[in-house]
Amino acid sequence: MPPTPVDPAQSFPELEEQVLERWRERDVFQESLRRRAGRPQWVFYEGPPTANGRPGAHHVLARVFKDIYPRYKTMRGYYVERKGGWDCHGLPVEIAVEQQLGISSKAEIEAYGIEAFNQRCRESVFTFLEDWNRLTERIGFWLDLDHAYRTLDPDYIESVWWALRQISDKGLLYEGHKVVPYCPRCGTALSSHELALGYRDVVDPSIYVRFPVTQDGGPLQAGDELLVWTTTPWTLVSNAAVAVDPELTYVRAKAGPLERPVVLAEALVERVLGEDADIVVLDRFPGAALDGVRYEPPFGYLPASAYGERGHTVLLADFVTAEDGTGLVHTAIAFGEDDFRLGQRYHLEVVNPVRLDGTYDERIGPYAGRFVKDADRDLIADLERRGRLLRAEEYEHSYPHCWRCGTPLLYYAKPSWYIATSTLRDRLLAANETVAWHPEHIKHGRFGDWLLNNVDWALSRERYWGTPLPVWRCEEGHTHVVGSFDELEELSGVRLEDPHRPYVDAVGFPCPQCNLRMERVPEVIDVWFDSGSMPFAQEHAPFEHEERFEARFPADYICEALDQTRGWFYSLLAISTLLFDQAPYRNVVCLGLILDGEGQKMSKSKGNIVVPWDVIDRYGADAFRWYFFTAKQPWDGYRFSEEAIGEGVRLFLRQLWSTYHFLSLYSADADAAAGAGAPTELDRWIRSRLAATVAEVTERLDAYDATFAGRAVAAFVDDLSNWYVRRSRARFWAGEAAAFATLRDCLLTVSKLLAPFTPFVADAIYEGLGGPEPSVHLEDWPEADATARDEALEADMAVARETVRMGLSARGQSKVKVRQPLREAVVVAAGRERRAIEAHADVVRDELNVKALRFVDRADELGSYELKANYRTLGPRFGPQMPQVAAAIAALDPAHVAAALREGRHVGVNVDGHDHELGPDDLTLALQPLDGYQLEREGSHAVALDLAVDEELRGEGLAREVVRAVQNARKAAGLAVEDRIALTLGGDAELLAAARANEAYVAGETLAVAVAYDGAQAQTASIEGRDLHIGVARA
RNA sequence: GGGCGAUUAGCUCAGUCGGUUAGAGCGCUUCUCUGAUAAGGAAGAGGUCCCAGGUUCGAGUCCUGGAUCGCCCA
Repeated sequence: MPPTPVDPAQSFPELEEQVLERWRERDVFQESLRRRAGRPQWVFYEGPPTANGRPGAHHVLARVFKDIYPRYKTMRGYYVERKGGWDCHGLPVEIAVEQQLGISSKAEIEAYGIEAFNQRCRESVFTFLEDWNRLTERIGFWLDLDHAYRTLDPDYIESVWWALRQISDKGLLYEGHKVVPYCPRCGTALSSHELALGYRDVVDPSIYVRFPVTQDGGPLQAGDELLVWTTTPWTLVSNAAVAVDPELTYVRAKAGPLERPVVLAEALVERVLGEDADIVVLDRFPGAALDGVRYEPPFGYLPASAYGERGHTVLLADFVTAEDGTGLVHTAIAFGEDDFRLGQRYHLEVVNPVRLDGTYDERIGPYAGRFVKDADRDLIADLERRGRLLRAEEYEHSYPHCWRCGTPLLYYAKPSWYIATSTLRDRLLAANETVAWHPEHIKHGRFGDWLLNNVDWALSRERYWGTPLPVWRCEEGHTHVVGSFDELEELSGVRLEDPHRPYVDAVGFPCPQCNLRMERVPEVIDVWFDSGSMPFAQEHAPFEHEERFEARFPADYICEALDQTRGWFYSLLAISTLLFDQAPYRNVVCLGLILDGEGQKMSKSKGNIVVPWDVIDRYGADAFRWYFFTAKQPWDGYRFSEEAIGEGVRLFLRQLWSTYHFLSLYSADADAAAGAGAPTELDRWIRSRLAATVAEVTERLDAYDATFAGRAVAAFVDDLSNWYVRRSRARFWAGEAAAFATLRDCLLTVSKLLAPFTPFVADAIYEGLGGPEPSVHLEDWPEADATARDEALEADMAVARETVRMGLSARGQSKVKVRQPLREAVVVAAGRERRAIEAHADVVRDELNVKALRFVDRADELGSYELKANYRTLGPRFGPQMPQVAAAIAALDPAHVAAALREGRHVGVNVDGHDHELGPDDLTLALQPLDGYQLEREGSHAVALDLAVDEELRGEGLAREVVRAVQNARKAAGLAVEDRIALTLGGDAELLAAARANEAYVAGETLAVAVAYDGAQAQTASIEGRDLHIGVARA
């Protein structure tokens, strides 16, 4: 071992910088790949982030989990490529550029020029690339950033086109007219998974409007009023009809303050009209009776004829409920999915008086040009003025907003391109069955549920910066989907250098069917289709590297935050199922959210964002990583706390480092004294614990459970530090080779176990211990040494430690400090327990500072037994008879039973006239201490202390006080631990007498080569109120 | 309104197949140990296991309903 001095107060952030430097010098990441070349692959897919924002704490979380399993699998012998990736397209990028340019509409973008705009998008995508790269390296995420795939590259886009062509060839790409969530600010429709990203709680108006009936008919008379509820007053201007449930019971009723009879669902009368409104029900009838009733619309801007025959009439529908509202539902064909379907059924015309920018068009008179959501208040006032309003309230509900710009979405009937994923629902579900989700409940819960309710993928976006939709169309309406750049060149004679808009827009060709010129449709595609195509697009498959793609599909492992259920997890699965009919990943780890210390969501506006660099600079990347890995199961989310990170450093990393420092402190002596000493029980014990730990960590990591794997390492390090080293110190002072070898082996193995978790400190320790490879990350994962495992020994040690714990507790109760030796400890234990304690008697004696252990089998002299039933064994046997059994056991004589069990006999009890035999496992014997003894018990096992202190013991106790005082003096004098001294003592006569009587002990403990008693005055310590003068001089 | 998850000590979290006295760490108080450690050990204080029913000889654990929080959907 090289005698590298280990700084016990090492700064971890500084250490990590040194390790990073060494990794660079030795090219460790690449070397770790080279060494596994040709081995079986274990495939990781990087879900591409967008580098146009700074990385935050949640990115660190994702990145360290993306790192740990690839590192582990590499050590297990797999070849684990880690190709980086960047998501480059989409609205977020466009919005950032719009902000730079100070513009905010599509018209302004087009005025600015699509070419120039897209050029700026291209530049903006990688604004924070350096930040991302720096952070990625600094937190030890090994990722190939030099060969990262980028969704804006022509090769990538060509693969995406290929995928769309495949989907089109299967007849699954279509243009449809549907009501879609639409962002009027961004001017584009959103897919359902984008929709999922933007729900917010908002307060909207909730109004009850009166629609006067215009003709007598059925149960109603002209002048009766239909009561209609809506939370979107802005859609009332294009009210087309009113929907009712044909089965539901409605009433025509008169309520106190209202002049006219009103119509609404019977179940909602009191809720709508008020409980004390003096209601008189004039008539009851099913909703079907209202079919065809004509009414006067709330606003007259659009005539009934605009909608066709059934305009402004009551229609029968299947989506009306009596849960809220009035049971009569306002229907505006263009602004709701249910409305749209109903309109189709009754052949109503789609009338949409709202422009694409979300303002009313000229048909809506005074409101023309106003943003619809802003008109709510005035429309309500207008209704009120005209006596059409029954009541206006506010209503809090969650409503979808644009996930990037925050504008409330409008539901809008629009033409859009779709992929018919819903026809593949069974295949999606089947693919999902093959995936191991972590946590497991995602599979049939959140994600499975989502697949079950799958709707067609709204693919097109009426935007600029994205993969162009490769669909060309002629005037006859024929369409052609282009699947490669070669094909486009063949058709058009144009070879595109950059396939983005606007260049691609200029390319046309004759229609293969009718020879008319085909032009590309204007849309680009959903960015989620880009990232979901990465399994093949990152390789430019199938145009190139097809065999590489096939060898790397599907992925063994992906990891992203939970919100990707509707994002990347879905788009990957959907595209893979569409193209290859199989899942693109085998194991998924879903990460939860990071909240701040108060449980609040982190947001820029609250100013509670955690800046990763602050944590790294203060505690280090390993500390950050360790926190994420071990604080809790990652999918449960985190309440981020700097204190918790600090605690991890103090209690784990520092403890580990200190153990390593301890080894280095004495290793120089070890070389000199090599060969001395055979392995002890303690050596065998810690090696057994090590083997158990290796097995457990391996098992947990195989199960993608980093949390319990890490905690198992921590438990081992605690045993190593607080029991093995603590109990073995004297052997290290003596330079016993077996002790050094054991500790070194343990730390070396720990460094390997920790390599995936805390790659920096693991490598520093490995290097410091003289590990054979240039880095721990080039090592093989340790094998659990089955021959080292000795479970009996581990159990025995646990009993011995328990005995120590009880003895110390008895000490604490008796107020006799441990420094004062006592004559004996009486240990009550029999059988296995007794043998275990006897085997480790020296340890127990030493820890308790007693001269001897005396064993007694029976506790009669120390206390009486208490006998209890063991429900765990007896419960299943006796079931409902348990109360009687427990009573019968309570009636037994405990001393008798104790004696019988000691002799291995069974005990008989009679329950309900039947005799039963009870064995030792069925009964628990506990000791009940008698007065006057200091006794601690645990089950049948107890420790009592003989508290008598005679002259000799008293002298030894004082000698030990003297030693402690001298040690303090040594430290104060700045001596090194191995320095020999000349010791001079003076002061209180009794202290000096005690020291003299135990001089060999005092000298040995303090490394004094000579002891003099001539009253030196160098330092003075106080022991039990007496002065001790101490002089230490290096000998 | 529906789905999924969570709720255990002041804080952060364990708690296996249902077993009768629910644990750990941190923090606090007192004591103690110390040739590595900002460490270790002992004691004390600190609990309505979210609530209410139910199943069972027995429920933190299983079932039903509800509350609160988070996420997702409508």
